[in-house]
Parts: sequence; C-alpha cells; structure tokens
Amino acid sequence: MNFQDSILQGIQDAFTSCFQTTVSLDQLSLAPTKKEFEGSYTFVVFPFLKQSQLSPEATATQLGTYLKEHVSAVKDFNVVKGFLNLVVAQEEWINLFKQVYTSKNVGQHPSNGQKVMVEYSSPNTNKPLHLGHLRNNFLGYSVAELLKAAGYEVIKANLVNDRGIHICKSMVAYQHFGNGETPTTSGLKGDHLAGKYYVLFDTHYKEQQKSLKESGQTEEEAKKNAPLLLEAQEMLRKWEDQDPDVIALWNQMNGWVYAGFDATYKRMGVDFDVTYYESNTYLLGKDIVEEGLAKGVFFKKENGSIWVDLTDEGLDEKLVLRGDGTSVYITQDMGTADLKYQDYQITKSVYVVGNEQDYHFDVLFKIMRKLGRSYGPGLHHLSYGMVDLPTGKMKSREGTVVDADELMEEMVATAAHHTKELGKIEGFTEAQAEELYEILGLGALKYFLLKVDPKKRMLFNPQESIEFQGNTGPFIQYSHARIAAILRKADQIEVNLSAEAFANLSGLAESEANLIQYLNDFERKIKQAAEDYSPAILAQYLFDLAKEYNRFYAELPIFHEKDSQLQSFRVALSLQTAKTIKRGMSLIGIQVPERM
RNA sequence: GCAGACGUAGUUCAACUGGAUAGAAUAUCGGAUUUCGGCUCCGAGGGUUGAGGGUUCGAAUCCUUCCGUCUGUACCA
Repeated sequence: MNFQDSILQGIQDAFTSCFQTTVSLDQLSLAPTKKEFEGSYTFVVFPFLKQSQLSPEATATQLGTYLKEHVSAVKDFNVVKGFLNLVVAQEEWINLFKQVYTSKNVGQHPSNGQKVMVEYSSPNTNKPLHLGHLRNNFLGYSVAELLKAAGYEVIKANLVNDRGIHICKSMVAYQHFGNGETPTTSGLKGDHLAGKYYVLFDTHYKEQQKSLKESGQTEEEAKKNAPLLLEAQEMLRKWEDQDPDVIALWNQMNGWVYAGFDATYKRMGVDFDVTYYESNTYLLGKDIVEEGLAKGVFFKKENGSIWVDLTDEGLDEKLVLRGDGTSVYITQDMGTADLKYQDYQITKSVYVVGNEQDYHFDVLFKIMRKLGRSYGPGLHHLSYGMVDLPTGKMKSREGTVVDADELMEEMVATAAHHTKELGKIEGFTEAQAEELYEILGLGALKYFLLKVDPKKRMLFNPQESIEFQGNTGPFIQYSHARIAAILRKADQIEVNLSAEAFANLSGLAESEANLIQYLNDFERKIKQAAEDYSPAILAQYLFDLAKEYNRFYAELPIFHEKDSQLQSFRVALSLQTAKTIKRGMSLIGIQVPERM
C-alpha cells in the first residue's frame, strides 16, 4: 500500500480513537505542504471540528500525536492553526523509492475493463488543417494515451466531413479554373490544392454577387442567385443521385486531400484506429427518429417536421428531422453515436470538438440519454477553447489562418537554427540531425498547445511562442538528454544499479526526497489527467519534475560522490526520472531525444 | 434580447476543486561553474485575482448585481 494511503488510514483510525467518531476515507485528503512550512503532507482539520468538538489547534495536535505513535511513515508533525503538517521519515522515502524503482511500466494502471472511444480531428476535406486543428489533434491523441495509461481500452476515431455543399464548392471551382491541375503538376500538397479552389470559389462568388447587385438585385437575392452557387447546389443534387461524373471528380479530389492529410497526420504523430466518413453516415439516424417518435421522446409538427422538446432540461425545442424528411446535422450524429456503439460496444465516448459546439453536444447527449442508450451516461464532450492570434480571431477569408503544415515546418526550422547555434550536434549524421530537429520543433509546439487547460481559450503569438527555455517542451527534453548522458557514463564505469546496491542507505538531501515524492506522484497524476481529460495536468507535472531534477543535479555530485551506495542511489534516481519523463512525454505525444 | 463560457504580475499560464503570506515561466535587474552537458542553477522587484455586495473559521474558487471579452441561439454543417 502506498504510504499516502496508509497515512489516511491512520487519520481515520485516529478519529475513532481520539474522538470516537468515524469519518469515511474519501472525505480525507492530503495536500503537499507549502514550502514555507516543515513537512511533506498537510492535513486540514477545519472541516472536522464538529466531530472533534475541540479547537483547530487541539484537534490537529491530537491527530498528530496519534499518527506519530501509530503510523511508521510519520516521523514528526507540527501544527499551524488548523493545518497539521506531517514530516515523513527518511527511511520511508527510501523504501518508497525502492518500490517505485522496481515496479514495471511506470505509471500504468491495471485494466479497468472499460472501453472508450475518443473521436478527434474530424477535418473538412475542402481545406487544409490549421492551428485550431493542431490543438484538437494533439489534445485528442494525448487524451487517448492518457486513458490507456489509466486502464481503459481506447479506440481512436476520426470522422471525416467529406460531403456537403462546401465540398461541392471546391469541386465547382476546380471544374472552372483548374485546367486539369493535379498535386503533381502544381507541386502543391493535395489538401492545399483543394483549399486553393475553395478560396477561388469564394472570390468569384463574391464578384458575381457584386455584379448582380449592380444590376439591381438586393444583397439577399444576389447571394442566392449567383451562378456559381446554383452550380454547387446542382452538383450536390447530382452527387446524391450518384451521378458518375460528379462521383469521379469527388473521388479524385478526395484522394488528393487524403494523401495530404496523411502526410500532415504523420508529421503530427497522431493516428486513428478507425475512420468514419460522413459520406457513409449522412443517411443514418432516421430510424432513431422513428424510434424516438414511438417512445414519445420526439413529436411531429403540423408541417411534418420532427422535434424534441428539451425545455424541461433548460434548453429549447430542437429540430431533429426536416419537414421534407431530410436529415439535419444532429440526425446524423445520433446515427453515428449508435454506429460507434454497434461497432465497439463502448461504455464511454469522448468527442474532441471546439467549444462553439457546446450547445449542439448538450442537445445530442440529452437526446441519447432520453432514448435510454446504455452508453448515454458515458458521453462526454471534450470542449476546448479557440486558439487566438495577437491580431484576433483566425479567419480564412481574411488570410489570417495559421496553416498547420507551415507552422510545423517553421518550428522545425527554428529548432534546427537554435541547435546549430549551440553547436552541440557533433557526431550526428545528417539524418540524425534532421530527426532531432523534428523532435524538438514538434515537442515545443505540442507542449505549448497542451500545457494550457483545454477548456480555456489561449493565445498563440508566433514570435514569442517559439521559446525553448522555461516552461517548454525542449526544457524537459533537455533534462532527459542530460540524464541520458549520465546513464551512458554510468554504464561505462559499470555503476551497480540494482536496488540492493543502496539497500542500507540512510539520510537524504531535501532535493532527493522531493524528487522521490514527485516520482511517486506520477501514477496519481495520470489518473487525474485522464479523469479530467486534461493533458495540461501532466504537462505541468513533467515541468515540475524536470525542474526538481535540475535542482538536484546542480546541488549534488553523482560521479564525484565517493560513497558507492549514494552514487548508485543517485544514478538510480536519475534513471527513474528519465523513465518517468520519457513515459510522461509520450502520453502527451512528445518524443524525447537521447542527446541534443 | 436570451443562454453559456471566460476575466489572475508587463506578457503567457498555475493554484490539488473552499485552505496557510495567490505560485511558475517569460521579460527586467543581480549572482553561481577547478565539478557528471550553461537550452542549467540561485536571488530580487513585479498583484486591491475586472468592480461592488453577500455566504463562513477561511473565497481567485460558491451566491448576487454591474462592467468587459468571446461563443451559441438556422428546416446550415
């Protein structure tokens, strides 16, 4: 048993023994003691004064006295107001470290038998990925990894929006202005090529509107009657009628886009276990509408349209099927939710989608719960905030979008520039150097986007954001590389790394005890990050761990330490830190180099 | 209009879910290396947590009223 638990158990016993009352274990919790005070863990007694019938100080003192006598881990205590600070015995830290050090798979929780699907990315096939998608993809990938580490079986899913009027727009524009251009002849990545025609559509569409207005039409009429738009609408009809020419063009352009996306995903380091296409799922959900009508969850209006009444849940009435029997967005999403369950029998389903769709998912989930789906309680919208630029919101029309491919390229180039300046890559082959730049550039980018609480909107300043010092990915990567150097040397001079090598160790420096406390915390942090769907919690933890290691490194000698037990111990501590950093970083999708 | 989210050092973010004197990073200033990797370490200054009121032993956190920013509120996706 983890000794944090044994302390809590001790507190529970203390309540029975000192105050003749029982408190349940989940009411009790320990907080790390603030630096200004002596001790490692703090128990706050204020909430329990009713049970003790004593002043805060007296309560804390009685509990402390009991713990000191009955719990071996507690060596001493002090009381400040209602705060009981517990001092942990040094031998306990050493024992704890041995436990962590000898356990396999750092941080991995045992399987909990639950299956969860994480849907993320969900791109449109009419334009390339941008900065907002990067946050989405990194978040989705990381949350999936965190859930795995927390004991879930995870299915990563991508739902591609490959159908609809917006796709037809780029197709129409390509027919008009494409001249048979392909990714090969143009030298453009497929997704960028498609995006180019989407933009071209928009510019020409606007021109047409303008000339229609000049010929006397109102703004609304002009919007509706522009020939290009009519063409796109006509094309969508043909697409739905399976017109071979339209389908052929659609297949061709889609193929280009997917090739482009694959390259981008590969560079981002994300992957999927299953990909759903809206072109296959857009007709789903109509049977659920029937089911909902039969169950009385939905109702039909006079014009034949079908609605759900969510006013009892604080929302409005929402349309689920149009009067003409065609689907709306949510019809399809209901169908897809069922499809996911049919395919994988999941107990939980996470949707990584921006917070502008909060309302939509609120509605969707409430509907599925009203319909009594078994996975209903497990539905979760991982809603994340937008990424802002110093110039304001990203708008594709105004050309203020930060393209994902360009940004990654820029980050890698900056990493290369920095590294060359430092001149630390002697002995690297060209290929090794390239790989390192990739790891550093993407590490910086991923860490930057993931260290912020997903719920919050965040600011991306292209100049200032590309930092390599401070609370950044490369800082943590550097710490790892440095430890790797120590481990190489330890290997050379054959330091004994078995736990027996420091079996009789006594006495620890403060930074050593702190490090052990951090290392022991890893498992808990993973669980917390997974439960909160927040890679930021783990990112913050890894930064703190790296900082604590650097402090230890600056203060204490390793190879210059003459005591061989201490030397073995410090190398082992370094090894465990490296393992933890490596594993932790992999959970937020970041690789760490052996040297840099 | 209505609904929801957010507002914390100059800047970017934390604050263990109601706990101690609100912490890091960055920028600024000052210091550390005969030593295992200086992309390192130590220190200083920097705050009326948007404003007011309330709840209690205790509030950045909960309630309330303002102010400000953003999002949503389509028989669009």
